[in-house]
Amino acid sequence: MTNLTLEMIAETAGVSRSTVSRVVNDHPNVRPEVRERVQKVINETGYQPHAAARSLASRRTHMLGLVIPRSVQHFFSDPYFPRLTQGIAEACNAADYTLSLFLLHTADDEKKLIPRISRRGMLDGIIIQSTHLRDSVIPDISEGQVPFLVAGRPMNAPNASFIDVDNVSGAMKAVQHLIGLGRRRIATVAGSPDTAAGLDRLTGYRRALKENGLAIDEDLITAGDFTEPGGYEAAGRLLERQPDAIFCGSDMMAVGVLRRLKEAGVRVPEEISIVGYDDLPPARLTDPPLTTIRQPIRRFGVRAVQTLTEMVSHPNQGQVRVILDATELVVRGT
Amino acid sequence: MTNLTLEMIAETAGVSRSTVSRVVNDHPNVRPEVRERVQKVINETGYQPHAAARSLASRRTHMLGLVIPRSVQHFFSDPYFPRLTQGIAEACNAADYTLSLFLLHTADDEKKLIPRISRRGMLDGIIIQSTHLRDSVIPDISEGQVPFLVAGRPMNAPNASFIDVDNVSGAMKAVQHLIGLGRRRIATVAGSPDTAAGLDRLTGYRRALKENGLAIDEDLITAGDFTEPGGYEAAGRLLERQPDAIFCGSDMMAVGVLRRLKEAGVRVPEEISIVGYDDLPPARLTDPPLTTIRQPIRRFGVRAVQTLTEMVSHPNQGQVRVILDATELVVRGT
DNA sequence: ACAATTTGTGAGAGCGCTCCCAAGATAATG
DNA sequence: CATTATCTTGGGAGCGCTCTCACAAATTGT
Repeated sequence: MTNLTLEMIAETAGVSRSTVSRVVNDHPNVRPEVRERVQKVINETGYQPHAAARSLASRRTHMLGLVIPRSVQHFFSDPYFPRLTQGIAEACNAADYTLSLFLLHTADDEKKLIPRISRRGMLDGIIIQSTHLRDSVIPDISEGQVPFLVAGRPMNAPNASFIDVDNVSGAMKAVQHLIGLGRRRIATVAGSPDTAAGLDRLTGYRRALKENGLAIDEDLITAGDFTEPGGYEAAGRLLERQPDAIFCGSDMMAVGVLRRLKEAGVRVPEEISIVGYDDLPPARLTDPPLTTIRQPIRRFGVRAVQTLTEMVSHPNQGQVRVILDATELVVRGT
Repeated sequence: MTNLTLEMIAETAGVSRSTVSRVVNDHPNVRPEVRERVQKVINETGYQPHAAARSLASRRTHMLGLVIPRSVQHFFSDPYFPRLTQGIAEACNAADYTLSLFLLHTADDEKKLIPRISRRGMLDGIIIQSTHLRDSVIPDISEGQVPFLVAGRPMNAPNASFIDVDNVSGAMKAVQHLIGLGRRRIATVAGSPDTAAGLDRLTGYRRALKENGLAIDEDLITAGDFTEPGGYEAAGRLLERQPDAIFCGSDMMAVGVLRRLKEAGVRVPEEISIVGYDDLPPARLTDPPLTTIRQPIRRFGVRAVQTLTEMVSHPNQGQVRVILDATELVVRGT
């Protein structure tokens, strides 16, 4: 009962292994009545093709890997990653791929896992979350022969295929909103300067000021590390420079900024306007609720999977770059 | 260059396929000098065994699946699941297993994915997040022949192996703390009554009251659904009954309760004390920071993987039950 | 009507590995 | 030194599937 094979189905259906295989894989060249007869046997027995055998013969595993490098320390404290994971998982389901998750916590993990990740016959393709400049996960994985796509512009692998959202234009929307509010001393708590997202959002901040004829005051630019405590500290530094608005490179940092401002007795948005970035669940729960830039994280995940599966079926296309411009200002209370 | 096989390594090392296999798998019976010679060829060529071929021959994939049923709607809005995922991923890394993630969003997903999940030759074992009473994912998966372990006591599969934390004793700790504070009208916002966690924590609440000689007032018992808005609403219902303390079945609900109390102008903890459950990151960010019950989610994940791999290597052990009693009261500001 | 296609089916040859077994080499024993 | 036990190595037989190819059957064309 337990170990059904193609051959056994073939025998009880009175056809050959090949024909059963055709039925299972929806190959057109099977006589309808034969197909039906075989299908019946399959249903009755509950036959399921053996995944490993199939992979070995077809050289396809129908599995995708999602790699979150260790340098993304704030993995699950920042809701961004779960959200991304969700989008990617959803897209995998839809595309009939199985998703494997690789959370690289420690340096040991990386040493141990990277060879396993790029092992042949395990993954059809890999999505790697982009990371710090000095992180070597992306270069390491690119040594393997499995096609991969970086989520977020990679800092240290300029030739790698990647997909990203347009962080520059998103940041510009945020700053333009603040300018439209009449703010003139607009500060920013930028993300880590060694990440593409941090850098690009800062670029957007600068560009928006410039395009609106405002001077850029380097004293109003400070960096957090995308975390809540990072935002809290940055706000402390910024307070004495008396900005009338702060653009934060992530919602988590904005939450920290709000906490610091509340402690200092600064009223938001009366004295200082705040705009975050990401539109994650915590943004709704702040007091007042956070005005922010929404990223289409889910769609991002879906697009990533589409792009990668495309690369899998048509290799050697050279570098693929996809940039989504789909950010959106969400005006709430700050 | 690209498609190295055991055979090719064997040839260039001047040994047989079998010997190379022994070297790769650390089989003891290989002469040291031969082992070294083979290892050298392996290193130079960057040979990696082909995962699918190995799985087919050995009948082991070294892959575990984590299934989050659709009825866990609040998947990534509740940080609990990411945390659990992280713990499990970590444990998988340590145990040399690859983790596959199955997020079942829709009924379609379930229909499509469950056969794939329980397909032979793909997963060595499965961890399923426990869910609602009426959910059929666990029974469905148990039809397959892949060993599985339910994370959280399963409501509708009494014979399934599972691992759980002791929610009853955890809830008792919370309520005892409130009693120790001198509170007497202790209300509870219970979790969904069709989940084991919700039920068990409510049981703990009742038992703690009883053991301390306090009457149970059914009017002080209300249910949320583990979400922030659920807590917000429940608090509204509770307000008129004038409790002096509220035990919440999850941190997310406690966050909602706090929001509602703040709106009503009720001072916490002066007028009403609050205790949450889970000790997730948001618990620290509330104002005042939330007193809560910490669950060893990470350790829970680790234990789950250990238990499952044990089941994989020793099948037919009958039902396995593991209950961790490792909850801990974390006193903060509420 | 018969040749030229098109379609349906089966057999064979792997995919790259593990695992068992047999045989030769070596070591331990009386 | 013969004899038995142990190590080391290679070869064979699959694991359960896909895929190409050859051939039979059905369809089409002239």
